[in-house]
Amino acid sequence: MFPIGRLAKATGVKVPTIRYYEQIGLLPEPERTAGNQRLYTQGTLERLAFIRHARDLGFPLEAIRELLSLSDRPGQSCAAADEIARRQLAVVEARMARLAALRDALQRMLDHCASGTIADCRVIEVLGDHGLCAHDHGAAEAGHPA
Amino acid sequence: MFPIGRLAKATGVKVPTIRYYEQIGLLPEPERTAGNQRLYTQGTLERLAFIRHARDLGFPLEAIRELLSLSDRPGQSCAAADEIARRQLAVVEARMARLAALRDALQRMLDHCASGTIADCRVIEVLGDHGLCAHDHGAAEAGHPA
DNA sequence: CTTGAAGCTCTAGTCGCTAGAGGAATTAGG
DNA sequence: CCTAATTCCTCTAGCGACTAGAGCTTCAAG
Repeated sequence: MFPIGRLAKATGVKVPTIRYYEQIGLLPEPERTAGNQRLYTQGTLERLAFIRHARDLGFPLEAIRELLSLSDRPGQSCAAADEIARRQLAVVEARMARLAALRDALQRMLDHCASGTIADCRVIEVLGDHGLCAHDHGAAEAGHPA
Repeated sequence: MFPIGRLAKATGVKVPTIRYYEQIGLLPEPERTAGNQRLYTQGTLERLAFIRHARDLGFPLEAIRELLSLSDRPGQSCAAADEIARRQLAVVEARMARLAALRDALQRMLDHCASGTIADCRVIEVLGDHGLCAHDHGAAEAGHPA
């Protein structure tokens, strides 16, 4: 039985994130000390490590919720878990393809940059002119910092 | 002079998004009709097309804001714009490397899936066991739907 | 002149956290 | 046993980049 800080250190998940996971029901409400502080067990540590690994692999929390509920019923078929992982793989591959296109477009912009004034700047030019870009009208692969 | 719907159709940017861009100062406040409806010019259309292209290339709005302010001063050096694009390229490449690692980990999980019961499921197993994963402790490349 | 599409403002929700305020509890050292 | 430092608590608000919906007004076509 250890407090939240030790759990955080052991799993590499930050303290507020652990509380957030509890709030959204990914982690069970733990026991408390007389002074209302959370006390965790080894079981919860393992559950959180599972979540952490899955997050590292890019699974959204909803998929992790599903995987956890599967792993709580160990006698059943593996097919559902397999399917979730397969879907995640597809997501990752799609995102990679999209990024490869972006990288190439950026590289082309930079390759041809005259390093002169803004008026001749390929970067600005490509972004401003409809005809010069690769013109992929899928969803933007943007946002979301490291 | 045309209304917001036509601007949306012409650029492929949704109507609420256009209003949002105005709200955060990426687009200027347009003229209005007597009945308070927005009226846009060709200039704004081009500005919005620029934003759209840059978003498609994954530039965050703050970088776009900077690029726009650069392109408003066409006599200056291209170096700053070049630098922004270079940074974006680095971001994209880092993200790709991260995704490649995820893809490989997912692929390995699936390759070895016994297709049996949950108890033997490689997917669950890998996520639960610290020792089995590739153990890259960078930030998660997660979230963010298409 | 009526109807239906398109416009308006405003608020709240999405995802997965992160940051901060303002306080209470625990723990290590003296 | 007491103090000081650290950790913990709850709560609210914010990030980026939108998206959705309520409830209303204005415009264009027939």
